[in-house]
Amino acid sequence: MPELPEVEAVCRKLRAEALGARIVAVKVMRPAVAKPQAPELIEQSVRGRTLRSVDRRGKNILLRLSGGTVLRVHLRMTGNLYVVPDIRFLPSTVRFSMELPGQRGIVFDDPRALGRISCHGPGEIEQVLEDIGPEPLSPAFTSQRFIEDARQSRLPSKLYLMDQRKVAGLGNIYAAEALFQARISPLKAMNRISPARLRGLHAAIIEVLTAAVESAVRTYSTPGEFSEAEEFPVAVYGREGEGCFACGKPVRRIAQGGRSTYFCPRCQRR
DNA sequence: TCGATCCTGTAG
DNA sequence: CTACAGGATCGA
Repeated sequence: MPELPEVEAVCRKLRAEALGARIVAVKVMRPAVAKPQAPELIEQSVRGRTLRSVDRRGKNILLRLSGGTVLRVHLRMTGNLYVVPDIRFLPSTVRFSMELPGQRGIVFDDPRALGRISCHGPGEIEQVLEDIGPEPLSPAFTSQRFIEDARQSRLPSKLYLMDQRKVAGLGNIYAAEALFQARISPLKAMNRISPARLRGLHAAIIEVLTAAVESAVRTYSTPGEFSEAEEFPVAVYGREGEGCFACGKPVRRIAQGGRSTYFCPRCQRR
């Protein structure tokens, strides 16, 4: 269940293990994950190519292949992308697989099958990603730009942070954590937050994500499933009813945009 | 802009 | 059984 830090960890591991490998066979077990593209299109454009590089844009994983083809993988809620030593034995939750030499394989494993893959020709991928906001861990993500953009929106801060067009890669956990660290209510409209607090939020986003990437990379470099929620020091997420680490008041859970938002009603006032 | 929807698993 | 899950898109 990945946000930017977990997706980043997946990318790094993939780079370490599969860069330069030739993809000798491709199989789409669940055609829905390729929608609206045909499984045959994916199989045809990926088979026989070499994995040249692995990039991340927000929560999108970009597998750049020889010949300029780009395979985009989005893990959504429960997806995972990893290398297996023997492609003959796969969990039933694998929706897409690419066989490498020596029986190894790269697999897209997704129990809920909400994740998506898509194939793009050279120069096509930019268009697909054009609506995604700035990378929060890149120099392009300046506090000036963040504050300027924030002024344009009346969205509640939590929904704003989760909007991939505004900032790339934040999800339900780290949006909540950044808001807690910046002491901003998740309900407060972005354009009504003071520049000083926005500067604090900008810094909090970078801090939280940087720490979470480290944690995710560490956790994910050992075999097994994701478990960053246990590793990363969560202040509010999933802690409904438990005491706030700063003031002791019970953390509250509310619904925003159909998702749960956790926050401290005292530390994060409107 | 909001709710329904896509899927499956797990916890209560 | 119901509620909920670290996401995003679509139609009303």
